[in-house]
Amino acid sequence: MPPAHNGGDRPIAAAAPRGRRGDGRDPVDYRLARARAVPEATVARLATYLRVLSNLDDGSITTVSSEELATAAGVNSAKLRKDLSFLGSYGIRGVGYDVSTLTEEIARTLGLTVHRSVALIGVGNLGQALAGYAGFATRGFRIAALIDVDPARIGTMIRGLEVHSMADIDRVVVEQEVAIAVLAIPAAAAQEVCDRVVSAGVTSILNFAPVVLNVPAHVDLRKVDLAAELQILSFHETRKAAAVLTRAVDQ
Amino acid sequence: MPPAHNGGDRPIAAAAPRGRRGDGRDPVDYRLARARAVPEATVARLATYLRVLSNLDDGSITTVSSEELATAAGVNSAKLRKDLSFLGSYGIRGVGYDVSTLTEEIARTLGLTVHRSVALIGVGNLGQALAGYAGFATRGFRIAALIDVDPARIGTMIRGLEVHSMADIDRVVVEQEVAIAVLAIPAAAAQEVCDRVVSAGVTSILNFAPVVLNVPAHVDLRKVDLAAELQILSFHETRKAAAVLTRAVDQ
DNA sequence: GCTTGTGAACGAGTTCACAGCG
DNA sequence: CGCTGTGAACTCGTTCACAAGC
Repeated sequence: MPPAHNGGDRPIAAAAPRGRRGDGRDPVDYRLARARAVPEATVARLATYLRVLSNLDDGSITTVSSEELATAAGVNSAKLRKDLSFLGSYGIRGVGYDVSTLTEEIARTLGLTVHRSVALIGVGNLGQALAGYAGFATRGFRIAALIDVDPARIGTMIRGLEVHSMADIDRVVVEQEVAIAVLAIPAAAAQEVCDRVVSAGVTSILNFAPVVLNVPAHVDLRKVDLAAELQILSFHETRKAAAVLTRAVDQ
Repeated sequence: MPPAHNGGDRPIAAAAPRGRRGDGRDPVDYRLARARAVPEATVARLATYLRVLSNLDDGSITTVSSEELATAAGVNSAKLRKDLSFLGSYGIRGVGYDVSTLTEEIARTLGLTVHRSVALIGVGNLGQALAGYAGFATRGFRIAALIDVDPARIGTMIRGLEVHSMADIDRVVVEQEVAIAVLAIPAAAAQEVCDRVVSAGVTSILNFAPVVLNVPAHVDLRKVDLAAELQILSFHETRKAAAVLTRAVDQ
């Protein structure tokens, strides 16, 4: 991996298990420390498990087996059990998992028990759609600020939030305690805006611009490349079409 | 993996290398068959390489080394070379890769040399943003049809396209030769719509609804879960905060 | 020389299958 | 007896390091 770049598949080193300390104070949340290092692949699935659990929670079901939860999440049960085992031992043998306990533990692991404010940079088509996306609020995130560079947009209100100038980013990050920024801006502007956002103190970025961003090592970066998703599907379409031709020729 | 479900991490079995055939005809594109099975992880990166190459192509550069291309794509050069080696041997030792040849080979591998029409299902906030996303067109895809279930939207024009009813899906898929559908609809409706789209003949789906979809084995499914992306970043935020606390306590 | 292409070593992630326990 | 939790086997993906070849 090149220096100063975190790709989507960055190596992890999760909440380090602490050794014994001599003093009696306990300023660190031990429930975090107790968890073993959680593999990156597991973290990604925890979000799905949490969503499935919250659907279950509405009903009268108080307990789920790994088999039930795995089926609902679209994975196999061994994988689900291994995933959950990284959080600790919250299942009951012969019974299953308590829905509310498990929900709580996953939410804690994902850091959703604390306040998470998000700054949305870029309020074009995609940005406005993201600003109105209800799924963020229901799953633990508050869009705390909208920012754009277009003078025509600055000062306008979108979904109850005023659009600020990029010059306000430092103040916004501090005042709203923003740790996560979502970039919904053109590719050409993305690296510059990214640098600015990082210097304002943001330490996690979700990038929708189709460009490779370089960030310092302490900043986590994830990307959503919409066209790439279609291209991957296109690859498999080609493969399926070739398989049909191959079969036709073989017989 | 549960039956009849393809997750995002589906096992691959790419364009099967063909054995010798006795007849002289050659109805199958051998350039597809020539490529070895391409790992899923490689396919995902090919889209990035293609994008980076197309930026390079504008200039006067006709050749790139694996080191240059890898840096621009945010991967290391060994990985890039191994990725490209799955397509065949298109590099020149001591020199590098010819930009236009490589662009062509990657595009062919991803199936972008043929016409790819996409149906967009759901023209709410996100759907409209996707309908207007220029990146689809510039990277090989044409949004050929818009569909929604809301009677208020059906018949309206969005970006030059009329919004059709779900009842038109069968006709649209055939007439426009749609193989890929993008679902930008509420979670509650997603499985039903998905089933309908599959029965109309769509064989690849990109799902934006935060729900696990079940599809037949011949259908490829990818998902974009926006809230999950933020939750993954939130996990790492928690880890970083814990690391700071841990260090503070240790010293 | 310099850069590709790749076997081999390594590491991450998944699945198996069963011990451990309620 | 049923279901969790997990070592062990296995598969997939990455990195190393160097032979091959322009």
